[in-house]
Amino acid sequence: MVEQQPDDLDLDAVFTALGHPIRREILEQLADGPESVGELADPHDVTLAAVSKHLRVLEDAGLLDVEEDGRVRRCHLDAAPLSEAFGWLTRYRVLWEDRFDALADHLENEDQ
Amino acid sequence: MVEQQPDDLDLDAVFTALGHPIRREILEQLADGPESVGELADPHDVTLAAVSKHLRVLEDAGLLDVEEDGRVRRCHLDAAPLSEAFGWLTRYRVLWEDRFDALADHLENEDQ
DNA sequence: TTAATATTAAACCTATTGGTTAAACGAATC
DNA sequence: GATTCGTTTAACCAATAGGTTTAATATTAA
Repeated sequence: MVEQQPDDLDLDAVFTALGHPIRREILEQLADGPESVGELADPHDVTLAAVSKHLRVLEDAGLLDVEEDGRVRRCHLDAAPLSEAFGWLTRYRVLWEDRFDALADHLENEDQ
Repeated sequence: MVEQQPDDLDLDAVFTALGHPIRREILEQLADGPESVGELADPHDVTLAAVSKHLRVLEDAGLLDVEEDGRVRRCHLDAAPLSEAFGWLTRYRVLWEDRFDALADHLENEDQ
């Protein structure tokens, strides 16, 4: 029987959040430090409203902390939920390392 | 500027595939060895047709190899695309593992 | 040859996603 | 007090997702 994990909902939200390129790019932006909504939206070729929606998705996944600062909403990355996703993937790591040793090594070394 | 990765499409497909609990459960089933579509569908509380659609999503993400065996389609897990997802997450690992290390890492890479 | 089996495809439905534009709203500035 | 600024909300739209039921297909068994 297939087992249901207790934090399945988190994983749904986190993996789904990671499934859109703009949201991954936003996380990359935030890895360099907090940014306002406007700063986050700037490099993307969609409206501010669209980015605002993406931020909501990231917030619901627990990946985003928002610090209210007057009329500015300053967004901080909360990487903790990523560790759950990482943990899930880790259980499969041996499966691709066995068969694709070279690739796995490559990915590891690439990460300086 | 936010950079577009060359395998972004793969990452979209892989993370999106992982975003549904039934699809993650199917991958867990396959981690124990190949199974037919019917065997995969059995423990899930949706129709066979629904599972068939989930399998298509996994196949499109490159996570599934199908071996035709008469009228049976035997599904094998191909974990390789998971390593890409793992690789993406790995770049954020320091952010949840150790905030001081994260800061140091950031400062180091800032110069180049 | 007929019937059962394994699976997909088609048609359909509802809800969600990802985008838009325009309006709203609170905070800051003039 | 009026206006600008940063951001969200509302209303809308087309496309996709995730499910169903029923029909179709191909293979195996009777």
